[in-house]
Amino acid sequence: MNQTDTTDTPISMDDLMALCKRRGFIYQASEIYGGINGFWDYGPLGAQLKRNLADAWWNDVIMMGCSGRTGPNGKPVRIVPLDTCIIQNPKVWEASGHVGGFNDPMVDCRETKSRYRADHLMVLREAGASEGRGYAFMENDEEQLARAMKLLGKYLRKDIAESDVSVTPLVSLPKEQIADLVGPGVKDPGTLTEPRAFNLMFKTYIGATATEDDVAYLRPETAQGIFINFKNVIDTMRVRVPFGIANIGTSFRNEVTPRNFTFRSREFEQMECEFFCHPSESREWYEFWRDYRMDWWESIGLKGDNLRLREHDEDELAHYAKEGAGTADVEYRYPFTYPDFGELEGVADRANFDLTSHQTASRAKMEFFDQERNERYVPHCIEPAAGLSRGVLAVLCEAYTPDPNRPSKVFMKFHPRLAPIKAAVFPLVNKEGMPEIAEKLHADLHQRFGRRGFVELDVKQNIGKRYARMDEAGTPFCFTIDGDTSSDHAVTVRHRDTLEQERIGLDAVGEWLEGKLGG
RNA sequence: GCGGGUGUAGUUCAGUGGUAGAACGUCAGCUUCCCAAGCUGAAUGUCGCCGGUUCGACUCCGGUCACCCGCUCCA
Repeated sequence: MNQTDTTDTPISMDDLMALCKRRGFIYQASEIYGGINGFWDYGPLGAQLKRNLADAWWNDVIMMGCSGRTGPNGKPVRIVPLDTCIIQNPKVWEASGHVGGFNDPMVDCRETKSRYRADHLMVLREAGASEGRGYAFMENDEEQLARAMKLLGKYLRKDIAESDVSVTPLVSLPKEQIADLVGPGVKDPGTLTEPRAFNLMFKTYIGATATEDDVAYLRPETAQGIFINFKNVIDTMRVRVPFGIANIGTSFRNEVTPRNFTFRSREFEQMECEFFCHPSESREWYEFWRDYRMDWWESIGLKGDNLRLREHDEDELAHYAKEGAGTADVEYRYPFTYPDFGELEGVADRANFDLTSHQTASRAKMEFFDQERNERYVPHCIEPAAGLSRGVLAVLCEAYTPDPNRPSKVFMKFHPRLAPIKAAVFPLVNKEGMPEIAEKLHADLHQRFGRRGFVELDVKQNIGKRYARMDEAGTPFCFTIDGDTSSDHAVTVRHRDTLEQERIGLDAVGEWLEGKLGG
């Protein structure tokens, strides 16, 4: 059992955020101007950490085809990369359903301060009544319905049965009737606002004139860029179904309430893949991706009780997920969701919803002619959509390990592959030839590993302080040159997680580190 | 968007109607042969921002921004 498994209280987000600031992982965006809600900047170590995570995904998923796994068809998995624009023709978002879906009208209650999705509110009235007093309740909420029945009976001064009432959607009522409604949990009418749209897509204007004709949207997901290029990729890359197209990119959502550090930001990065397959094979590919993605997150360090795979219930399937098809979330138990879990990645069987929508809207053929089957069809699609920003956050949360027995009181237990600082080189004392050996070793290691992360050289202050700094930065290994090095040509390796030390040859350090870093 | 809370050096926090401190960290020097030790010295804040009251505000009032908690939302 490792330390994570025995954790029964979450770490403090305040402490984690303080460390992120202190050590240069994440800063509040526009901090010197008072900040800006929902945006975060990555500092030097955070930027490298994020890049390492993105590289791990890019290399494993795309270049190595699911880490070299064999697909359910017994063959290697083929994935090609793509990089598409943040701004696309607005018709893309109409076809994808985002313009509609992102404009959900909401109703606020002035009394209870609650907010409801207008299309989820139902109105209970006396049968046959088309106006006057009504009682609003959330659909499928038995408790609210029972209360509404009781209040309506009281208002009408009679016992009522189900046959005495009618239920109509709130959105079907004329606006002026909203004032006659009694909201959930309220006694008197008039507390509900008219339905108002909250657009979650950032709007902008193309060209300098900025009229409504020039409206465009910042993408709320990278997936649509893949779907609209499906035909291009098919026509130019000699790919055959089954295959996947994947990309990493920034997306924007004008969240009502950005919260929980970087978890719900207005600007964030995604790592998405759309994997196309024959409709008859979608189930097995779904299961393949679901399991692979879970394993992948474990492989980069999110092990133990804080990570889980959760299949969705039927009633929470998204609009694009086909009946009975799979949708699963890889979830992480963030400190702010504890003891619950929050989304890290969604794996969904989207059937042919997206390609068909774009085919209908654009009239471009989204079909694939399958030589082997001698069949023409619109492929089904399995979508593993991961949050890069959320991945970084989960990695930070998982790495944060309090340890009262060490000087820093806390260390960041990054997987060596993700650690922004790969190694540090210290002369035990800053004299007697040690600094010179340290400089040489540092130069060698930097030459060899500098593309993967920082290699630090630190000669100042006592060795304890230097180790402590590296603990907070999450450096997995420190190499220390001491008085014996010049004669025995060996250095001491200090392991971050165990504090253990071992002696290895000066010339063997590069190979040794290569074997530890992974990736 | 609503309600509550918070906002002082990099971090964690004191503080008083008369223009600011501690600890730790950071930096420099000495010391130091393995875990923030010791000694000496240094830098750092228009006390979130704007406005008002006042002879004078970090301290009172208003607004605003940001963060935290709850509600809502998260396709």
